[in-house]
Amino acid sequence: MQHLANPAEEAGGPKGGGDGRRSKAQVGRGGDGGASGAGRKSLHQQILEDLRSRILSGEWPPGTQLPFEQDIAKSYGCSRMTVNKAMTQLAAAGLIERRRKAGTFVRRPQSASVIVEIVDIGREVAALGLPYHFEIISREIRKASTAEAERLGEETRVVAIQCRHFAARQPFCFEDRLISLDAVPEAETADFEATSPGAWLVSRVPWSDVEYRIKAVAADRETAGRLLIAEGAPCLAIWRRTTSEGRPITFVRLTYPGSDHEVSASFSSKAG
Amino acid sequence: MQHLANPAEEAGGPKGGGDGRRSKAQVGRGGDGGASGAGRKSLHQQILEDLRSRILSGEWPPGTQLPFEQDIAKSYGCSRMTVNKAMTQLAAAGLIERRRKAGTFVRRPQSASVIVEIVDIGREVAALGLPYHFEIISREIRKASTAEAERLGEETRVVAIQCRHFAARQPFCFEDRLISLDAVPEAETADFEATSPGAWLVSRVPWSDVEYRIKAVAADRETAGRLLIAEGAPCLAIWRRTTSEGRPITFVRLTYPGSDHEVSASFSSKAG
DNA sequence: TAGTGGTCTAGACCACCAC
DNA sequence: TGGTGGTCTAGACCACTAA
Repeated sequence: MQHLANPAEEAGGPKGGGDGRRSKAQVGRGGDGGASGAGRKSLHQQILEDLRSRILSGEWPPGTQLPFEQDIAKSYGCSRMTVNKAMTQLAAAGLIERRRKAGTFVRRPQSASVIVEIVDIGREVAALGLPYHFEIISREIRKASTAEAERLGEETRVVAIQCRHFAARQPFCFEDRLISLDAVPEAETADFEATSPGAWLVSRVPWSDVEYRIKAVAADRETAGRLLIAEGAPCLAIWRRTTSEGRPITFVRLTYPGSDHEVSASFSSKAG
Repeated sequence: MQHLANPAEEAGGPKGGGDGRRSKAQVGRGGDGGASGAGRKSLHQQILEDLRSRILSGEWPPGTQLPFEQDIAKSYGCSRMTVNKAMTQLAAAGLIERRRKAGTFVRRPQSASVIVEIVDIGREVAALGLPYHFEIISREIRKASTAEAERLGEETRVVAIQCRHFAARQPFCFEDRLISLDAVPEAETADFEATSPGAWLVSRVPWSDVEYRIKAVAADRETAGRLLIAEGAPCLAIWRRTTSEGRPITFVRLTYPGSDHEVSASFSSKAG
């Protein structure tokens, strides 16, 4: 009946703690009870961050079973309600999935919104019912230039990749990407011929923050040639910068030809 | 000392309830305790939806003070913790603001993300440090055509407005908008010469869900004339559909000239 | 059927902040 | 300084579901 199939074990003990049992004297302290300034965090928030960090860092990859509420509560020396508050938030954020009786598991990366879904261009093309393939045009490993470092948000060695995505023999998208070797050292040797850089990254760094910049541009000579469109034709240019826990992961420029491509997104102020 | 400056009063009693006191016998029932099928909601979720509905509907406009946790708890016949759970979620979603001692207040509409901020083009232009003005090109009240009803998501009478936004005498954006008179009857007589339709709507319907579609298009002859650009020049076309509590409010097409305009957005899977 | 998460309570102490 | 929200507890019952 062993739970915690994968890691867990020393799930989430208090930062310095041994067995983690908090003395009753500390109970019911309210705020932070002493330490002023930096370390002001409620316990449920601390627990939330601990758990989230393990998920985001990849220490607990998708599918990992988390410890049970009771066990985490024990390891923090707090009540189950406090743990529940943290885990409920993680579930609401979509990081974990909770099933009665079964337990709590790290979820697979989900599209936070429609716009995020186009991370994987292959799936995007497949959704259109068209055959998909891609080709690597160039691949270099080098130190990021000043401009590149600015776009990426970090001075580091990078893998610079250019590739084209096709939908039924027609160029669908031109991709110009930088991957930080500081954050993802495995990218140096990854086989991007087999798996497109975007799809590879998604499987490597499942959780991340994303910033988009979207604009309409006229195709210059080079772009026109790459996408087999007329020079000056309108293109949708998407710049996307991805970070995980504040660390830059990748910066990519996607250029979609003509009026064919469309980005959709939805936002809401829902609180449910 | 009276709180509840505005409405509240009969804050949030149970749906059918009189004074709302729940008998002790119902306490600790867990799930839904009986009614199967449709009415399965936890109490804190019910409270959340009740409060949210009052905010979204405009019954409690921005600035309104909500009843205190204790009072709401009393009116629902539940404990303060249960109310706190609902209000904490509303606060996390940005609908309300909570201050110790002061109480809880409905917040002003905030940009859920950067992309939402361009709802008010005037502010967008002002952010660029340029003088802003706009002109109404046409305004009609009519029944939505089939195509329009589809875009809006509802068959209803609408106000159809076309206008241009300027940044320092230069056309900045062409706007083609439909407003549902079913959802916003006041739009029939509103003075859109004084306040642009977008800004007027934001003040009228502060909270809403938004869907975007963004694409690059070549300017047709008409658009080129409106924006004073060359025919065939690339434009960023943004279609935006706004709903509030599921009801269509407005549908707008914004066309921005050339490569000048840029949409930015950010997403994250954060759980904090 | 047993075990897990979902929910709720009736109190409690505390920090913060308006008054 | 008093009142409000923020947090936490030590239970409890229930629903759901995997075993």
